[in-house]
Amino acid sequence: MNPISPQSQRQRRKEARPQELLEAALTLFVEKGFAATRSEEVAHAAGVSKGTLYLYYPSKEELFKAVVRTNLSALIAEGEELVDRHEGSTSDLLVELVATWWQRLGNTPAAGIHKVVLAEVRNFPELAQFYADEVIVPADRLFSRTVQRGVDRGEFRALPVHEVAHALMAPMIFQALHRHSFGACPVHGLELDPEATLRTQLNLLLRGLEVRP
Amino acid sequence: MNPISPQSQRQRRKEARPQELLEAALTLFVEKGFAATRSEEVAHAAGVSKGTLYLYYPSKEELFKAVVRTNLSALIAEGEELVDRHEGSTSDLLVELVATWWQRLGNTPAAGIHKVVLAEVRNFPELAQFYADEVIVPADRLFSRTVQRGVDRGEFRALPVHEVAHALMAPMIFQALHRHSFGACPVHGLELDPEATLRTQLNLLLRGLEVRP
Amino acid sequence: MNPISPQSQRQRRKEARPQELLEAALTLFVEKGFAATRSEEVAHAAGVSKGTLYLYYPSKEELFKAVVRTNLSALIAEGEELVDRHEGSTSDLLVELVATWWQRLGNTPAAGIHKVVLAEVRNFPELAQFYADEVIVPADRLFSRTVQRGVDRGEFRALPVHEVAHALMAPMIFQALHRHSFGACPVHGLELDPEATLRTQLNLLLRGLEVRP
Amino acid sequence: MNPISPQSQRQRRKEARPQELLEAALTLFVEKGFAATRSEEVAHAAGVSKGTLYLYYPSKEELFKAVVRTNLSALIAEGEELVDRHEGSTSDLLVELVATWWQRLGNTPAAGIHKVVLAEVRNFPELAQFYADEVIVPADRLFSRTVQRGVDRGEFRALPVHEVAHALMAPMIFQALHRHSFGACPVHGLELDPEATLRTQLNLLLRGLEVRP
DNA sequence: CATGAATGAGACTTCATTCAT
DNA sequence: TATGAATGAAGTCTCATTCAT
Repeated sequence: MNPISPQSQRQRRKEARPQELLEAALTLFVEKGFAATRSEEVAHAAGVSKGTLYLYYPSKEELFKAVVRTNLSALIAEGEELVDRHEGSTSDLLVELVATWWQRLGNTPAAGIHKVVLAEVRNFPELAQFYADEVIVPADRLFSRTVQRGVDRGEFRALPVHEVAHALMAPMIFQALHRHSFGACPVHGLELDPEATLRTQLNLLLRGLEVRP
Repeated sequence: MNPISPQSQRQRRKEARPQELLEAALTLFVEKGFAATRSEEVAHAAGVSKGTLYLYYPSKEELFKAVVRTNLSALIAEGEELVDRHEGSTSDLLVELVATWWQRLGNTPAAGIHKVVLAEVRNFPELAQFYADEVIVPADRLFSRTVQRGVDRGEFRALPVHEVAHALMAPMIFQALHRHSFGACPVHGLELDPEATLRTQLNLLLRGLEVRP
Repeated sequence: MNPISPQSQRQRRKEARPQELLEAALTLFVEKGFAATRSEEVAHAAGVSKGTLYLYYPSKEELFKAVVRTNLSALIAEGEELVDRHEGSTSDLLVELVATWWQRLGNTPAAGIHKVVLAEVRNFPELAQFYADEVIVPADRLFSRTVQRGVDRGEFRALPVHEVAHALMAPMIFQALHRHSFGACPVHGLELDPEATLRTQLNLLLRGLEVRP
Repeated sequence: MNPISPQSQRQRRKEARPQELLEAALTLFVEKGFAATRSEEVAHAAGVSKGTLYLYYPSKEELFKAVVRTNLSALIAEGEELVDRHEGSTSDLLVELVATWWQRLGNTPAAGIHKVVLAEVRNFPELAQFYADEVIVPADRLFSRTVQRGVDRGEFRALPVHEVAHALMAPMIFQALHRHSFGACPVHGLELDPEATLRTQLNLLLRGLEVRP
């Protein structure tokens, strides 16, 4: 309670450990992939020793799963709120939804998780179900619900909502993947502005989706 | 002396080996990733021993590069031809182009290469440039050229061509990534028909792209 | 807190390890040569596991270089001191110098290093320069200086000093080589007393070198 | 019998094979050592395939032993003849003996054999006895006999003959070792003229050996 | 006899994990 | 709790040797 009590610093460190380890792990897994990241590097980046890592996570595999869980589980709820609150056109809502997610996720290392999960999911069977339940299905539900709102309000054509929802999320995910793979390499040949590309893609889709006057 | 005498078994094997090894490597790299695939597994899957693999490829890394080269570099040329030959509307051309690629690539394990490259490119700087030169830039050029054709013929709106090209390829790549990651896991919750989804995405985009009458 | 409290076992081992490993490596390299000595044997002989060796030396090659450095670089200095201190005849000085070196080196496994270096130097260009700088050139300088002393004092004939220095060291090196090759094999036919042989050779050379009365 | 018969070329090749293989092996073993020389390199250097090598020698180890046997067994006899024929002073005889051997051996790759044997003899127990019987003991006998001749004729002092013989051979062997180890490395610091050094050493020894007038 | 594709034991090295301190 | 020295299973790659042609 006393913020300047002598042991508060250590106490706080101790409580912050798991979070610090997860952050270090996130950065390294995204940068180098699961296999190429050494446990010791993670520990070192979190400012602790190799042994300490194993006090919090029983294996590198469990650490990886914890990274995935921690970073993605909180995200969906925010989107839900945004959709519930919105009052204007559904196109505007979708633009705002994508912009918000991109800001909250696309610009953070968490966006790189998708890359790592994509690469490793076949080696971690449990992770697949978790990721589907926790990330893919809720995100799909959120976007589908929004598309349905547009259809119900007569703004959008009556197309298969799941497929359309999928189409609307894809550009964002695609951009996130790129940013943490080719985008991180000093390669010459293809430089596109991510935000502009994302906007173009979304505008195209929305225009294709809208009922023509 | 007899020109149709059967080649010796040894001889025939020697010529077939690289192809057999590349196929085994492709399957395993796509399934498990680069790091998680052991050299010996590849050799075994190709029906040879560990040592034999190294008679044909000097390292696992070079084997991987050979897989990329063999499977992707030939595809671009076919697309170029298709575009050169086409005479009808540009929307039809794009639909055909995507359909052809999806058939030639999306339905084969080769589509999984992108997943592996995505995952490994930051540990493999040399590959990044190679992949950009050999795959990304040519594909971008092909689609950009096609979009420009549509603009020139008054079919499409005058939007930034590279970004539009990117948008048109993205659904296909996205689908390929999905197929070889989550799509390959026995997970319940999200089953979409790939071809239908791809068609929906492309139609949305083309409709958004077209000049309205 | 107690300055004479026993250091922890772990701690003490950590400090002793490099020395233990170097000793094991010296013995095995001399006995079997560089290539025929397995890393694991060295580790085992030092009472640790394979992995531990690599905590202290990054490769077998570096271990070998460390063996050379540790065992030979300190010897030259002692000789220098001896020469600086000596006051009697130069013949006596040379006899003492050889006797001291033989005692310090010839009777220890370290004398076998020269054999291993001889055998490996052409596969190990870096070592060649190191060994020349660290061992051969200083030893040559020391003996040359001593011979020159004898010439300056009118004890020795004025012959090319480097060649004479070489001649004076050769018997010792030769003996060291023999001891760790043929001398270590249970072979019948040629048994000579090393010390006596060395003395005879040196006496012959000195007598040939001295100015005749 | 017909020197231009069509098959003589192949015939000669076939008969020459073992010799060609031994020569290639000698060169490579001396250059790189036993372990670092690959069987295939030897075969290639001899102009045959890997398999052919094994038609003539059942293993790399046996090839190595054959190299040693072939190159050294013939040498002693020549020296014996020289000693038997000589009529002048024993010092002159020794100078000639060393000069002849150096010319016949020191300037050829065969001198490098001693280096390889030195390095490997402890890993090839049979070789030790062979080498002692075939090379060391005969050479010692030859030199001892010659020294004894000098003593008998009142030219040399009555010192232990074996030790003196040893002293007289050492410079030559030493020089041979150097030539094929450090001498073959582009190292700066110690360049001596081999022949001059050898002469200096021998002259010193002979002068030390001679009865003073 | 000759070839060279194929083998697989074995070497070096790495690194996730354990555990004495 | 925290440390980091130690372990040893496992992975990549090499190369002596074999054997079908």
